Amino acid sequence: MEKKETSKLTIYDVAKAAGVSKSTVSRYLSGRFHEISENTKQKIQEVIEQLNYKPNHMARGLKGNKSFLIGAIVADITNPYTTAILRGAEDICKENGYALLICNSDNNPLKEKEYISMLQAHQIDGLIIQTTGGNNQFLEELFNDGDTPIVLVDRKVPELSFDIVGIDNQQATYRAVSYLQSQNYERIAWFTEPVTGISVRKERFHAFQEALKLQDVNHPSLEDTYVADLKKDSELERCLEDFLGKTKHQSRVIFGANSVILLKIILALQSKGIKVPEDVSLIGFDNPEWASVVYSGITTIEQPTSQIGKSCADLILKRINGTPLMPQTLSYHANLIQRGSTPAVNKYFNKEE
Amino acid sequence: MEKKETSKLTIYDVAKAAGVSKSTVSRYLSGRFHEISENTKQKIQEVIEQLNYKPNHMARGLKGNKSFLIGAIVADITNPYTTAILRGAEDICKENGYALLICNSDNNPLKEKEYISMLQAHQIDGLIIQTTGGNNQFLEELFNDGDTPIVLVDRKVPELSFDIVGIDNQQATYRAVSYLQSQNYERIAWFTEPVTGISVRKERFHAFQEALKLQDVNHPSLEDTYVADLKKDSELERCLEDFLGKTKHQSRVIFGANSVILLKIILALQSKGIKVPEDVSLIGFDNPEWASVVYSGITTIEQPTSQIGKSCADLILKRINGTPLMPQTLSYHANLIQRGSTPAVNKYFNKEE
DNA sequence: TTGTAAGCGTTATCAT
DNA sequence: ATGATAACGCTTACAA
Repeated sequence: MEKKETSKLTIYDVAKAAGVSKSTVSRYLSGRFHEISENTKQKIQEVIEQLNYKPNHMARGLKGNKSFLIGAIVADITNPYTTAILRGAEDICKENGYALLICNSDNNPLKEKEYISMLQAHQIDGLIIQTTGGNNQFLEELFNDGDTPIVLVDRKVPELSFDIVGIDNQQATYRAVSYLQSQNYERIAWFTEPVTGISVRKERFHAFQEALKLQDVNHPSLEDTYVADLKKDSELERCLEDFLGKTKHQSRVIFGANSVILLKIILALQSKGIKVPEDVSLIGFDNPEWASVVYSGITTIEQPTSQIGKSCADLILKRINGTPLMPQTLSYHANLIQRGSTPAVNKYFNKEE
Repeated sequence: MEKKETSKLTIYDVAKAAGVSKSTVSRYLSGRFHEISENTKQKIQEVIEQLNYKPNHMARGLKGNKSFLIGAIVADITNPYTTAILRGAEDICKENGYALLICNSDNNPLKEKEYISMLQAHQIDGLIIQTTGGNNQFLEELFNDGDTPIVLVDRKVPELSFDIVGIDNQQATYRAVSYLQSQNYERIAWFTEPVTGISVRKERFHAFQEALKLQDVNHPSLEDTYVADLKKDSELERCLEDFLGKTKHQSRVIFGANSVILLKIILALQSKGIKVPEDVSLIGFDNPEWASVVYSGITTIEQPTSQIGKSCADLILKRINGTPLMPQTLSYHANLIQRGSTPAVNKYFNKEE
């Protein structure tokens, strides 16, 4: 009996309190002030303020077919690279009154699919997705049937005509390889997680191989590419042993295809007591916060993550607002940050045990 | 003319195609299978499958007063500690059909307030918040008027009776200090960001001071506490200089009150060429992924982040489902991970320049 | 077991 | 300048 009735405040309550009709309040809410008198405007404003009334997004959305929700499906929200992007996107969304529904696919196409469905049910107005590549069909459906703009971050899917925002992986990889060669390394090893259709990994992997081929006969062996599934226990260790074993007397550098594998490499090297850069040099993609602080700094390829996120949100919002725009790919240039992990080696270097 | 009409699929389309009424389809959707015949159930299932129909959450929510949305306001989505928690929460939410609306307050009460309003408008069914502490009034309103369950993560607000999930900061700090003393350090310096009402910082700060007082007369000076605003350029540097300057001949350790300041400390030490642990030892809260890899490893206090996130979500969901539950505080115990940055020092240590 | 109809909180169309 | 009223897609009494 005494329980305070917590019945939700509606536009009707405001109307009643202000002595006008729902329609008038609605006009106020939609900012169509020229359709109402200054007096009633004031009155409504007061009442809203006093009652602390907040329009119901669901009702609004139902009517107007708009949720003010933008979905974001990422592979791993725990990855600093990812969160930096989300941060950028979030800022822009907030400025424009949109909220971000963030989902974690875990690189699992099944989970990704479930999230696509869920977001669809939530009537998202747009989707930013770092896709596993395993749900192209569903994405197309969402895009066509649902009329929902989609932008792919980071990972491209050539078959789809969605907007794409990321970096130019080829350029970045070439740049890094050429830098390493200018430092006179004899052997460059590429360490990557399984490529399995993930475009970034593919692009970087191929770019690496191409970059080597472009060089003269002295170029490092193409066998210096290692695919390690980090979920399998000692796979990475075996790769490291193989590479380090067969290059004992050469100047050598390990190239980590992203910051996740880079960290694992470092852990493995440390547990083996292998020194960087004395025993082996190191370079990696992404520029995690710790890169400057491990060893004498690790040379990395930095992406403009925040800008990538902002651009994603910008694109989505433009499309939502109906700005006419050709489908487009936005590739930012990455930036090589030289640090202590890749010192120049003497051209006639010959390592003694 | 040729343009495919992308009119949204509704429950009515399904009903028509299945030759039944909306209500029957609705029954199917709500899983009330005992109220419909096996035949129609099959039929509806087929149609839904074939049409790829997804019920509209906004319409459902409008009627049922439920959004299946849970808000999460965090201070910094870029902080690994935070994302680990979100990850845990997200898993649980997903399992239960809820989506997470993640917002970044940037430790700014104003932004926080805006997000609270926004989430309120979105009719969230629950809120997980790492609060700045500056919007208690609005949180109470949301809780009372909106009938929305709230759980505070990480940061407590004693005035509010919301559920709280975090770690026992006092216990963790005591444990760490006593460990440092057992390693025979003469001076322990506390480095924190401005405390400004953020409970975690307050708790740890006080616990540190208390822990020292508990010790005998030999305890380190209470002046070894430094508050550095990381936004101000050289403030941290000055603190470091002060501490290192006045303890030149003593065994000493720096205690970073969280992983953000810990990283900044490391950067500053490196730029000054100060060695860890040779010149100064180091310990810090949180256990970022890089802690094991910097220097010979950094001693840290690890929190069960994923579990914290899961517990938040669990609590919120229970409250949403009306499970009767006393307001409660869940404090997990943190775990001290000893690494190379805090070696034991000889009791009669006397440092020579 | 199934259908009819009212209603959730808005916006938009049409009167006035 | 303002007010009725229908509609958005769904759920839920209530009827049949």
